[in-house]
Formats: sequence, C-alpha cells, structure tokens
Amino acid sequence: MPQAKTPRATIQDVAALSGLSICTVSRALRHLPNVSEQAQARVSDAAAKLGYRASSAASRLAGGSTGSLAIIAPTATAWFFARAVEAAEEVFADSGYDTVLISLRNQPSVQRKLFGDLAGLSQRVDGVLLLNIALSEPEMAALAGSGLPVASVGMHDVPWDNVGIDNEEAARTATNHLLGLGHWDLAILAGSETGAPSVVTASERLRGFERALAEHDLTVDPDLVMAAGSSIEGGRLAMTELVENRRMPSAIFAGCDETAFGALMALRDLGLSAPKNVSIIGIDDHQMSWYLGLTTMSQPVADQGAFAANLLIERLHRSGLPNPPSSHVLDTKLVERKSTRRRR
Amino acid sequence: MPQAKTPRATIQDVAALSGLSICTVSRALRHLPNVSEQAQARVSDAAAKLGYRASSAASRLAGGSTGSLAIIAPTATAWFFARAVEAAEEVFADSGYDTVLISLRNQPSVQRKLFGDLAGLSQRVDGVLLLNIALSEPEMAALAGSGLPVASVGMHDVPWDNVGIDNEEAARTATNHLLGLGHWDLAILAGSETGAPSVVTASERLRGFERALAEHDLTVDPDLVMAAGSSIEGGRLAMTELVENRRMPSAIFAGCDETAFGALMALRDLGLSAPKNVSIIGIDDHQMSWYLGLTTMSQPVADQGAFAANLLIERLHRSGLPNPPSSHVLDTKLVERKSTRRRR
DNA sequence: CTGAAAGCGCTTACAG
DNA sequence: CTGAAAGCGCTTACAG
Repeated sequence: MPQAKTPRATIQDVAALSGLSICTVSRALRHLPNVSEQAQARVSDAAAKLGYRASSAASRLAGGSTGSLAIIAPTATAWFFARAVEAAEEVFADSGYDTVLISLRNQPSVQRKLFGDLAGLSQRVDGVLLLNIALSEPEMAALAGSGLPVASVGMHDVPWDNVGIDNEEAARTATNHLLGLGHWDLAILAGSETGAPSVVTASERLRGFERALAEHDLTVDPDLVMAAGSSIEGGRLAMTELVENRRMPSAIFAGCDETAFGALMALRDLGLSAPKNVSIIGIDDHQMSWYLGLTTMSQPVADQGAFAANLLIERLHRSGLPNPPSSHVLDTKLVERKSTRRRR
Repeated sequence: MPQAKTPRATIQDVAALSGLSICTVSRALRHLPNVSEQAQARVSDAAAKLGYRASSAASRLAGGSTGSLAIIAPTATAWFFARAVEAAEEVFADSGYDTVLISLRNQPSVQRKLFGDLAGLSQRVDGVLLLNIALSEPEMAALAGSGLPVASVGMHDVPWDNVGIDNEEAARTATNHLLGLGHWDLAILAGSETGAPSVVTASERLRGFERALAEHDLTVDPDLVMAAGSSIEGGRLAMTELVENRRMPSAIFAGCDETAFGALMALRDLGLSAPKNVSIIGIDDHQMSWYLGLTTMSQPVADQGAFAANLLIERLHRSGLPNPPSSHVLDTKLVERKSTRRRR
C-alpha cells in the first residue's frame, strides 16, 4: 500500500517510548558498554516498533559514521571491475552501508582531483575500497593522512588489507605456457592505455612476462610490448598497430581476456587467426573465453571483491584494536583451450 | 606532497575571511537571491582560497541536500548496466554529486527491502536514477510518496523523466528481419530469469515480438518463449533447454546480445551453429557482436545513461518550477551480420 | 540586501 | 549504569 509520508522516527521518539534518555538510547543502539540489559532490551523494542533508523546526516555531523563506503575503480565497465564492484556492493549492503561508486574513467585528471581532496571524501564515507589503483607516493601519503580506513583488491605491498592474485606469477605461468609450446618470439598486449593512469595489475603482469623470458635467456623486444589497456577496443587497436607497424610475433600474451578478444578481432580483420598465425593467451577466464576457445589463466573475481570488502568492514568494526594489515593471495589456474598451440 | 591533516574549512571560516555572516555566506554559496554582487564575489573568493566545501552531513541535517544521487540497477555486471552506470556516474560527478550505487542483484528480496524503506533512502540521497526497473503499483506509489526526484532509463509511461529506446519497435524490427528472411517458426529468448524481478525492457521486447508475428498472422508457440535473463549464462541455459526439451525453431530473437552469445555457446555445445541450423538476432550491438558475426539492433547505451542523469540534475536545479515529465526515445538500427540468413 | 537565533538529529565528554 | 548539556556545521524563517 502507498506508504503515508509520515516523518521518520527520531531518537527522541525512541527515548520517549522506551522511557530513557536519548543518550542512553544512542549508546544502546550502537551496542556501546555501560547499558543495562534491561535498558538495552527496552531500547531495542522501541526502536523496532518505530522502525527507527538513525539519521546518517545527524550521526555523521555529531562525529559518528556516514554509513557509506566508497569503491574506487579505474573504470566501472571492464569485466573484472563490474564484477568486483557488484560483489563488494553486496557485502557493503548486507552490512548496512551504502556504496559510493567512484570511477576514474581511465582519466588521470579524475584521479588527481579525487586524491587532491581526500579530506572531502573522508567527510562523506567511512572507508575506501581501492580496485587496482596505481598510487603515486604523494597519493599514498595523502591517503594515510586522511585517516580513512582502506582495503584493496590487486594492490600488493601496501599498508592496508589487500586481496588479489599473484599477477607476476600468473603472467609468468601464462608466458611459460607459450614458451613451453616452442614459441620464443613473444609479444605482450598489456599495460595501461596511453595517457591513462597505470593499473598496478598491468605492470606486475608485464614483470612476470619479462621474468619468464629472462629465465629462458630470452630478452623482450621493445617493439613487441604494446600498451593495450584492458578493453576489447584497446586490444584491437594494439594488435592492429602491432601487425601493421611492428611485426608479427609467434605468440602473444594478452594482459586480460578482453584485450585478447580485441586482438582476435584485429586478427580476423587482417585475415589472420589464432592459433594458425599466432598463439594467444589471456588472463581472467571471461564467460566468452570458452566460446572463443581462448587459452587463459582463470582468476576468481567476485571472491576478490567480496573478500576485500569484508576485510574493510571488519576493520571498521574493531577500529582502535591493533590489527596489522593482512595480504591474501587467491589462486589462478591455467585453462588450456585452442588459441595456443605448438610452434610449427 | 603529503597533505597535512588540517581540519576542513567550515562556513565559519569563510564568513570570517569574507567579513560576512555565515548566513549570507550560505546564501551566496548556493547562489540564492538577495545577495549583493559584492558579497557574492567576496564569498566566492574566500571559499576558493580556503578550498571550502560544505559538509554534506551538516547541510543535509539542516534541511539542505545530501549531495548524493542513487543509481538503482537490476544488476551492475550486465553489459548495458555497467555502461549506463558509468555514464551516469560521470554526469553526477561533474555536477558535484556522489553516486550511490544500488544493485538489485536480480533478487526480488533486495528490491522489496529497498522499496520498503524509501524514507530511509530519501534521507541519504537527493534523487534517484532508475535503470530498467519493473515497478509494482505499490512501489510506484511509495516512490511518489517519498518525494524523491526520479529519472529513469528504459521505463515508459512513467510520471517522471525517462529516456530509452522504443523496445517494442526494436523487437518488432528484429522479428520482422527474421520473418523477412522466410522464417516463421520463431523462438524468443528474453524476459527475466525465473524468480528474478522482471525488467520492463524484457516484457516490451516480448510484446514487439508477438506483435510482429501477429501482423503476419502467425501465433507465438508458448513452447518457444524462454525466460533467459540478460546474461550470457542465462542465454546458454535457455538455449540448451529449448533444444533439448522443447524443439528447435528456425530462427531466434534474443532479447539482448549477451543472451545471444549464450545461445551461440549452447549451439556449439550441441554441435550446432548459426546461421546453419538456426538464424539468430540480438539487441545491443555489444563490442563482441561484430567479431561473432551477430546480427543485432544497435542502441546507444552511454547516451541513455548520461541523458537521463542530466535530466535528473536539471530537475534538481529547478525544483519548484513547473516542469512536466519528459520522455525521450533514442534510435536503434538494424545491423545485419551473418548469424541470420534466408530460410532454405 | 544582511544578520542573530533557533534548530536539524545525533554523539560525546562530563556529572551524577 | 544513566542523564543534562554542549556542539557538530549547516539552513531556515524572522527581523532589521
């Protein structure tokens, strides 16, 4: 039925109904110490009866929490981020937090502006979940200075809770798969798009690629290192550029599946295909990868977002207690399909 | 450089620096009438010098705005929604609003809970952007009762600003394309997933499909109407079910490209393919559709999200003024590729 | 056009 | 364990 537009119950109403002061009510509601069981029960009853929910604005203003948590992502449309965001949002919602979505839209200027006013952000949210954001030293410092609780996905060696995969190792495994098939002339489609803020994940994967080559006494040809971004379009552009203006390698490591999809599109455009003309491997195990026969390294996505979100909330719940930052590494797995094959 | 943890400037600081009362400052900052040009300038200067930004909590509590806008989406991971969300978020951010992302995660319970406490929501945001949400009568009433300004994408005949495509017409065009190729035994993979809240878009597309058939004196076979949801997985499941437990039609209209992708996957699984064994058409023109040769109806996505977001903001800016709800229909276009062909 | 005052609904010391 | 009081930083009538 259409709910009447009755004004919300305030803490005053709960106090009146329970016969206690608003101060005691406030404490009881937040499960603070020094509240008798009896008082606690009366307050809970009254609050339930009134459907009371504290005003986030008032609470915030008086020094309490905002009831909101921010998720900062390089972009919200990429496969990985859309899923991580939704998983984290679910965790936040289940804990009663609103989630404020901030997409950097792959623009350095947006990141600059955001980190230039962290004080403003800290006024509007209780904590921040960072998804694969490459931070400069000053930005790290600013974040620390803001006092905002932080957790992240895909960012290692960082002074807060993080969960991710071992990107370098995953990239190394992927590259080794290529090397194991007899390919030694390898290209990498990874890194950020030109002009976009770098994504940590990308540089770690590049490192894994380089390491695998080095371990086989191979050097990476700078001509075969393409900044592709993690989008289908980025992959397509980079692949086209590679074939038309550099040279065709024998195999390609794409930094993520979407980049690989784009590369497949470019190949088709040029009348080529994988694995016939070139072997190609990605990272992600996107739903389409099976269909396209893309060999890839699978990684859990929603798990990473949800896990990190939970870490942030736990930290919020016991702020004050000593609690050294933790780091969690989730597993990846090679999924062989038919976009890679032995060098002929 | 690491910014010192200085407390934020308050309206008091601006008042002191500009030599005016906080009351005048408040008015000047919000560009309210009755402020002399001189005062306006002094306040603007002082605010800029101090990097002042009103406390959203205080502002909200005192009866002002929250500075936040909500985006409510059936899910945040689907291709369409991820893009619409990011486009709207950009518009909101550029106007100085935080965006609160609320994903229904395809769960009716989440929607129920949300609409059961719209009073709570209206306390936390200044307005709401609805993306293809199917609302019940009570929910519509509750929304109206909440007093929240609303705008939407993909929802027609609604008492607020909306922008969308003509889903029925797009579906009709798609279906006619199939009929024009000589197919008359058509299946549709659309609608919501079983148990999920229905998406308006889906039922409108179903209607367009039915209408096209009716216009050709054909009736729809209930056995060939599958609820597939708008995900790759949903399309795969529905297509498998269709072939294994119903029967193979001569052509298929998929409610969106992702559903079509899933159908293509299912076909491959069964040793079949399009257009050889069945013609298939989608709606969206997803980046992968070109690669997969999927015939589809293209629609502008980011445009819809951004347009609707702008309408919401405009309405917020001139609340009070008479302003009848507007409805905007964006164009779709048939993109013929090779997943459809003439019936043999 | 401008300002003093009250109040929004909470939380936080500080007394009991 | 509980309550009276002050205050968080704004906005809104209400006087000037």
